[in-house]
Amino acid sequence: MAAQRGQRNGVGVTPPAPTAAEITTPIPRVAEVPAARERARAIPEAAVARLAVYLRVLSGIQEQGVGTVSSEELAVAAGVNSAKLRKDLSYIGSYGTRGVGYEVVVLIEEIERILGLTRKHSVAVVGIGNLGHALANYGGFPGRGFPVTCLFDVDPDLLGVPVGGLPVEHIDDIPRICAEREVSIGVIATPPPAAQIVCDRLVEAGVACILNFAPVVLQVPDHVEVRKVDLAVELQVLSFHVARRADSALEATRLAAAHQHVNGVSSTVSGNGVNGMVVS
Amino acid sequence: MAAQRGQRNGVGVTPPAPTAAEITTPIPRVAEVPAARERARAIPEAAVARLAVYLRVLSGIQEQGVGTVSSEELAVAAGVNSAKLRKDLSYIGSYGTRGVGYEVVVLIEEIERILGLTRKHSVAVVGIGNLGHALANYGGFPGRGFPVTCLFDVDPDLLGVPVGGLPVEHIDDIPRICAEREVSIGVIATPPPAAQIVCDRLVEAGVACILNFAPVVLQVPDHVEVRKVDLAVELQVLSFHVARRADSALEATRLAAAHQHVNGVSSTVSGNGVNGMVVS
DNA sequence: GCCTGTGAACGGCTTCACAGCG
DNA sequence: CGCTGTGAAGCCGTTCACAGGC
Repeated sequence: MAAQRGQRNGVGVTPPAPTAAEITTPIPRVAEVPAARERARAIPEAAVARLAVYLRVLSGIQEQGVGTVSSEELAVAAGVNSAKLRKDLSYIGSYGTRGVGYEVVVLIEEIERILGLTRKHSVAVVGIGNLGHALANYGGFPGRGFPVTCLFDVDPDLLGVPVGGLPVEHIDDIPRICAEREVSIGVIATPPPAAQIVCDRLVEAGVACILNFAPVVLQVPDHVEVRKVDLAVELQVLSFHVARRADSALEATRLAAAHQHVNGVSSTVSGNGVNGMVVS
Repeated sequence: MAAQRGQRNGVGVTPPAPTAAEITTPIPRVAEVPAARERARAIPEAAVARLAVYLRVLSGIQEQGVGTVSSEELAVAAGVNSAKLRKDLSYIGSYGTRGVGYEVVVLIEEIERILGLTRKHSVAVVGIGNLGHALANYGGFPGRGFPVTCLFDVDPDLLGVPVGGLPVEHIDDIPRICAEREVSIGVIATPPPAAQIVCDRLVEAGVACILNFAPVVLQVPDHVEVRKVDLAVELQVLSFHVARRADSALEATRLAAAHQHVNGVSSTVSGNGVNGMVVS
């Protein structure tokens, strides 16, 4: 999840007064901030993430030589329903043709524009361990547009060694090098203890967007955007579902026993015979 | 019930998976399903992910020898506000003491129980490229409880070669081996084209939870839970924020010019100075 | 007095359903 | 007639604020 700071996306120019949840002070509930001053630009974060997915799907479609898609087709390919997809697209404008669909090329262009993919975003990877290596070797990162321009670590054995074509530099040089190369996105792949320190240096260097792979909750100033990828959390959420599944399997058995019959639900061993449907 | 793939923002967005059966079938929109039959067990997915974070923070606190924490303390350390934290904890029961706080040990136990961390979850990693290597070498995965028990790939040069202590097996053996070793979580780290195929085999083997690193929207039956980690999407969302920031910077300039003055809001990028007292 | 636990208010994302246009 | 675009309704998670126990 991410975006720790609740703050809605609004990169509000002014530091949103309320801020500081401070310490549960009762606070007299200040008047009402009219807000909504936002220049219409209010795309929900969830929609932004999906736009990136649509973009990828569209690229695939384009490569197949298809020129037009309907919201339904695109939606299925992207794994969402068409209403949501249309709503998402409506946030960026009206580029479809009623009765026909969307021109693939046009959509791709517009989404890229909104996502800011027309500029290059220089990326710095910090922490060249297993994961860092993997990231550095992606070379150019997903679909280009995100060139990795510097690598950092502290391990003396790594310093100067080229990984994926780039030499590893010392994290003490983060401020200087990142500023020089105008890094706009910092990727943290260090061990937990180093993450906050590295983060601080990146921020110091003017990096305002951070992708954090370290299992740590980073503290950053308001203007910095952090997204995190937390393997442990992902696994634990899945674990939760496994447990849940086991529970409902029991319950299902109980129910089945109670109802006595139930049609042909074969209860093959491995089978999680369930086979849902159910829908609540 | 079918856990619905909520769409959690950040990382783990779970794709809706349109199941074959589905596909545009008009479906008569049956009356109203009373739903809510659920055995009270209705923890929002977002809360589950946060519980995993609390758990990690609690471990850290425990190691420091602290025995009790207040919701405020825990909340700050976890980067959320205390109200949300208390609400989250309330989903799993009432284990706090009014006027005092929570006993660290108790909370850890309860969260682990809810997340199903009391059992071991055998993990299979498919696709032993850069990322797969990194994953395999995590050895035991985050905080143990998630032992990696098999590795798969198709590359002849890799087959049989031990990575992180385990031999790489051919993906054709996924069904057999995964069933044998009772794999409950499959991790897909293959190139995009192979992802769906691999996914199908995992499902065939009875794996009901999948963590997908491939930039592809997987189609799975309803009973399978998929979480995805999509690097490209993460970067593009950050890119969006960079662009946004640039826009509002312009606007800010404009506004500043208009308003002529504006107090001390230093606009220096590096400026930070802050020192994040935690995310509001 | 302090902190937890929680009903209720709130806000934002999703879904619906239909008007509008090719 | 088909499909887009969108106001409105619905739903769900977050935030509030306070009752309740220590």
